[in-house]
Amino acid sequence: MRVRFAPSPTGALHIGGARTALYNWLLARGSGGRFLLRIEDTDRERSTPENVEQIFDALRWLELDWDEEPIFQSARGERHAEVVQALLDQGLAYRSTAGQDEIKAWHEQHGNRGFRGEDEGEGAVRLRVGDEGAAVVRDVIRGESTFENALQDDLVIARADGTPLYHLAVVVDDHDMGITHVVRGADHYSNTAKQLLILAAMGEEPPLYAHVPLLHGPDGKKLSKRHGAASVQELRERGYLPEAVRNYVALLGWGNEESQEFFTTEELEREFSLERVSKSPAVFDEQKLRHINGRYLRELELDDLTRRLEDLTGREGLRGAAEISQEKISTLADFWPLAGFFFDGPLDDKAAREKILGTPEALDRLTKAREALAAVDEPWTDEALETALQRVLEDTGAKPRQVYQPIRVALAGGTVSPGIFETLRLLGRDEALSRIDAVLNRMSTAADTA
RNA sequence: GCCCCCAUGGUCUAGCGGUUAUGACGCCGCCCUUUCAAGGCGGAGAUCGCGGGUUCGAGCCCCGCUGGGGGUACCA
Repeated sequence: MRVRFAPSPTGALHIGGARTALYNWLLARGSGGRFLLRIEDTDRERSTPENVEQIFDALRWLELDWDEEPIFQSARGERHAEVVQALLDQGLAYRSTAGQDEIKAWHEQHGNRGFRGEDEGEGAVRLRVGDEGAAVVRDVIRGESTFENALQDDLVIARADGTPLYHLAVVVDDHDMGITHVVRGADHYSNTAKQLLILAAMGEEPPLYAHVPLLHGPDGKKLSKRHGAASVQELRERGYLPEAVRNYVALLGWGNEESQEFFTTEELEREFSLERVSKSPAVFDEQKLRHINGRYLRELELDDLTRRLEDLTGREGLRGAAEISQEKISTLADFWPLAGFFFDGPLDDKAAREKILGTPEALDRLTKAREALAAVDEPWTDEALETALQRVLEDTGAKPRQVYQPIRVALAGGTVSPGIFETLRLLGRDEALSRIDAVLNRMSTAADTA
């Protein structure tokens, strides 16, 4: 089995594209076949080295490795020209200057019958489509459908300047690469009939097709940039893990009988089958991705998590904070808002200060807590801290949150943080006490002036 | 306009002629609890898009309709 992923070089790897890439990759791995990559660049404008590199990069991030060097169409102009010339020579194609206006005029006269042009010896190259017969698309996912030739316009396969159009190019490239299974987005479904026509003219047999349904946004429309994270690059920036993205994306439009939701790559390779891919479009649900991501994130080894957090934030020395934040975050991006105060100082959350520290009672408890903490002899451990604060609770008769929240706001600046004992410990005695003192000062002068 | 496809709770999904219609996300409640999460338990939420058939029996089969999507370029 030989499969390929052939994105157009737009720079961003769309989530839908990532899914078809994954399906192709799983197919190849599961069958011991080959996964090939090809950039479909019949549109020269978009095919910049930067765009191409970005796609490769996204694929690498997902750990979808491919065989061989990718083939660039632009380097293969002769091959396409050769096929076009052969078709011309055999009278299966002709040159015509007819454009959209002529086609429109034709349909006004001939109704639905496909456009049939004259050989003018110049202009774009059109394939002759007979009025007899039909192209039957056989699709592993969606079954069989028939497209009447009579309704099909003679299709353009090369521009007047001789450069190939997409339909010609894919067909030739797939054939030359020996592709056996073409797995791609359903937006190519209707066009498959055209490609079948080209293949037939070339006298070649079609590969097996599988068109995977498109991904939609919450509004039911095709998923695009305006739906938020629509590309794997964006997902990466938002702190999602590649393995979680893979798991989620595999599940979008595919499920097994057990309704299993977490898969290792090995399980996916073994169990994935095109036959079970859903026929209907799925809606990308970032909340579910978050959930899956959280599960993967919590299972990460601490060193691994730390490395990934450091890569994303560009900071170092995150291990301690990572350790106490791991169970509270769902994405890597959740880390900094939760634990950034360790490194950048307390947040300036006025509302939190007023709500938690706005009363004399709260300041009093914080003062007592400060004293208890100052009395903690080394070692400054979670246990020692808990014991000390436990005593404050007993002495004041206050509820835990009435004592812990003021401390939290003093240390973090806001109302959320990792566990309070862990936070105190990680900050260290001096830093913790000085942050508490700073808040105490600030609040009392505020009270004096008020 | 024409061609093709699709249709199970808000979302993803199981189902393959006989089920109290599966599981998950999300939502709500309770438990746990030092905040927020995580975790545990429970709950609400689907006349299986609608209407006709076929059948003793239809989410599953057939027809029509509606809705949605895709295609219809000298775009990919």
